Amino acid sequence: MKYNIRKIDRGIVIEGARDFEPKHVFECGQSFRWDRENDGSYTGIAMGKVANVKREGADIFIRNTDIDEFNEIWYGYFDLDRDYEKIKSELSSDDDMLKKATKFGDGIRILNQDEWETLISFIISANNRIPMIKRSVSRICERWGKPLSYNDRTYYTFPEIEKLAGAGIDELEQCGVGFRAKYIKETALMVQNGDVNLYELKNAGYDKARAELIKLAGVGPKVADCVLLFSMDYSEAFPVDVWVKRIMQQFYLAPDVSLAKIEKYGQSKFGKLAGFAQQYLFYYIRELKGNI
DNA sequence: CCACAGGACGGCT
DNA sequence: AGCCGTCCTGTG
Repeated sequence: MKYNIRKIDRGIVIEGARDFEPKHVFECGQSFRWDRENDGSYTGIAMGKVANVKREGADIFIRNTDIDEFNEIWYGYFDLDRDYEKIKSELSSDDDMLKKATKFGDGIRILNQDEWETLISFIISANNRIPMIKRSVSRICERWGKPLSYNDRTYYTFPEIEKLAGAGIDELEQCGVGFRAKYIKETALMVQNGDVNLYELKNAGYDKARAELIKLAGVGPKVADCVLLFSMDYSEAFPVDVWVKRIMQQFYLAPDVSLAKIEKYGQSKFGKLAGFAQQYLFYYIRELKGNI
């Protein structure tokens, strides 16, 4: 997709950016590292950088970057090459639930995040709630990440594989991850040892990549699908959590259908758009707390 | 004090 | 293969 990018003081503007609503991008449960500021902008740490993102009318302001860095990092991270108008219209034709969900979540984009950070973040997400996940990830970064400063505040990058592979279970527990501490340590060791070649899975194909991820400690079907969708560009992934389970059982299938069958159904119904469908549905039902 | 939220795992059938 | 109790850290 073609955009007009304008340089400003210590930042850039994407002029006339469509389908980019920061609130929906950062609060739809795909990333745990972006926080809302008083002015409605979001400051976050990703790909070893700090940035601040704000929408003003049809323009997206990204501060603490420049045009070269935008082209190198943020263009891909924010999935700016993808046509979300087309996705929404394909999903909405002949589907009333997705008509409502895509309208509600208008401006959601699926981020292209780092594989390692996404893997550990979603191991922490198992049987956990978003504020707790954010708190735990933040503590892990403060303890083992590298400091970066922006606007007189210190931010911390997500730690290297070796840092968590060398961490103590007790140190991880102090970050509030509970029973997941041993999974994080074990998975970090497995990735460090090359038992799973994490950074090769993007090109391995969905089935193979998913099977490899599930070998890791604390990674089951749902966590694997989140990693595949949010960091490896597998848009055919259809992660089924409790919210998606509810909406699929209630509106598409039957109340007693298993998680595995819901996933298969989502993938066959939506194909390469399954991940996008899942994200619109998840955000819609969760924001409405199930009152749909 | 108790009920509840939220996926992976391991033991059971 | 499918079911279910347990794991932890909170909030209401």
